[in-house]
Amino acid sequence: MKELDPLLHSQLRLAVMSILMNVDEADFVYLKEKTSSTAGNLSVQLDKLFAAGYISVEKSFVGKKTRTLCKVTAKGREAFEQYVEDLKKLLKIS
Amino acid sequence: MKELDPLLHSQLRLAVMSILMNVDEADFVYLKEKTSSTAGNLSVQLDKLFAAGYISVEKSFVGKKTRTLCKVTAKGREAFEQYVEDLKKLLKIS
DNA sequence: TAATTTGGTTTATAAAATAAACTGTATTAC
DNA sequence: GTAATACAGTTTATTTTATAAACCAAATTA
Repeated sequence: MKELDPLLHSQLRLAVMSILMNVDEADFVYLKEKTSSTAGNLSVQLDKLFAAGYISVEKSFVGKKTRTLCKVTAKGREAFEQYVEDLKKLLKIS
Repeated sequence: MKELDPLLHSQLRLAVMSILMNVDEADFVYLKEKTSSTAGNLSVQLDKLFAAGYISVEKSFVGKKTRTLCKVTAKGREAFEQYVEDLKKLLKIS
């Protein structure tokens, strides 16, 4: 049986990736609202996605406020698509 | 964002449920082989699925050997289908 | 009859997810 | 002007989960 990518098989990380797959760029605040997660949890999970090379994270200032912008990378996109494939197979949705 | 049923959002439990959805009855040994899990892990996860009322577990003797037969219950079937729906929405598979 | 296999369960450990507490800057209220 | 609140996060601690390791009883094989 095919292993599901453990990095993606997490509620919050999967939700984040799903958003980024469709939106192509989103900031911390937006992701937090959309996923209704806590800031702490989101911060940790974004770090993990970043460490895996699945997303890019860019911190900038908008006026005087910090802004954390996330984008899915090519590697992340590929991993997500593979995950969906694996899941379909597992669930026999195909 | 819809919460994914945490009882099903686990690699091994999901695999077990997926098998039971298609096979309708399977014993411990079969599930162990199909999922390539360890006996300990499988035992624990089957307990959880049973405790949730998602599967029925029947222990019997075949000759002199014990046999643990699992079936998905109506509740389990429903939960699984709901989970797949939720996942599709989350992944925007449609 | 001693060692191994089968079919598991129980307990211990490792890894995750989540929450709580904290930081620094900015804004608002008095 | 300064005390209090809010914003945008990060870090650390706690809880929950998953997994692995150790164990058990009965049966089989050497």
